[in-house]
Amino acid sequence: MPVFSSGDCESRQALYCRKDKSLGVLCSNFLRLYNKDDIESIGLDDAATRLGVERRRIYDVVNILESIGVVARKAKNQYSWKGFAVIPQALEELREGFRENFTMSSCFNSTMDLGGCKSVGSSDLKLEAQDFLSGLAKNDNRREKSLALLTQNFVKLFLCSGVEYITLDSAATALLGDHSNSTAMRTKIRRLYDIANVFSSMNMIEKTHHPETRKPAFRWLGWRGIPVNGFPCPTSSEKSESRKRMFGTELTNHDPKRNKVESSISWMSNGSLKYPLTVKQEDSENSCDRSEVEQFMNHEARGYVFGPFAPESVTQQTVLAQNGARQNQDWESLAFTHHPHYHNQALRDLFVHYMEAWTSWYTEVAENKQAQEVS
DNA sequence: GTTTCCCGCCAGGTC
DNA sequence: GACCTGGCGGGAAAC
Repeated sequence: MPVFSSGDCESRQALYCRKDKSLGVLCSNFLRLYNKDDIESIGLDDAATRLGVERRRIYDVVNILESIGVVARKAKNQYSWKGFAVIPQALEELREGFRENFTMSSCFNSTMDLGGCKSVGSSDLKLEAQDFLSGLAKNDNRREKSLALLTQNFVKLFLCSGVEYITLDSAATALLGDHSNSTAMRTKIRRLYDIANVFSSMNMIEKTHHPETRKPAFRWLGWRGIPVNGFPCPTSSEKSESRKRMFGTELTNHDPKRNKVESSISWMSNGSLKYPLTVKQEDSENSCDRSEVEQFMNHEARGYVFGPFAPESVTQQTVLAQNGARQNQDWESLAFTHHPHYHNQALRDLFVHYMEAWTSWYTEVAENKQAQEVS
């Protein structure tokens, strides 16, 4: 017998309710069931029985949780519970993995000349970055198409691109590399919905709408710790908006227009692109109550040392402080002149961000070189 | 009409 | 060969 009863659809008892069956609700129930100190081992059959679902569904949840380290496979049919504490480290590893891959891909080596400064955002850079992205997705074997890997790549898109809003079709395009294959696109989007529902149930992303296109999009919230009652702490906007989704419910077809709820997150606009004020920034919008934060401070993904893909707000501040506004402005105009204009939003956002990261990095290196020459 | 995503088939992998 | 794992896409609920 299932250990958890339905939520939203209780009033419509005895009728089939799709929401009760959603992966997000299942994930919430799964986490409630196993997020305990004395849990060491998770049997898939046991989980399926206790949650009242088919084993097949447990695989989906477990694979996604495994990709961010919450559970780890022990043996056939057996997983070990690692807990939420490992999430920040797992996210950091994903970020680092992206950075290493990108560095190793020789992208910068082949296209950037420190002395002569080949044009930022050149077609070379565009092609190399495209290679990297398609490399994420072009492998055809089973492992490469796994839900776990797709989950990690989806997270990387958020962590490493600096893009705040990602639509699932643009994510699918970026991860698939070939948007002309409509069947593959549809399949990829279905899986991304699965992943998004699980992450939504953990409050790691939220469903909203892209401010410009108004298309349904997801916004990265990051991991904000688990308060005492076992539920991720809500943002201040969530606290003030009781209609918003809570842990244990899902975001299925959540529409701000219909619900008259708009994200209260601040924006930093730069031309056509918008970036978060940084997800890890400790502002009133994105942080938990201090008491809650302190309890989980050790698990928070704070204090990142941003690499070449640091959010714009970080890189720009650094450059401005070090070199003054003028040089930065020059780089921006150069980058704008040369940046590739993609129809695909995710790719466009990524490449624009690469250019800005490169601008920041080059400026820093040039300054160091100048300092060395002086000394 | 579009978006969302449950459901279960079935093929590949493991024991 | 039996069972486990999980990719995949049909098709229906939700909007």
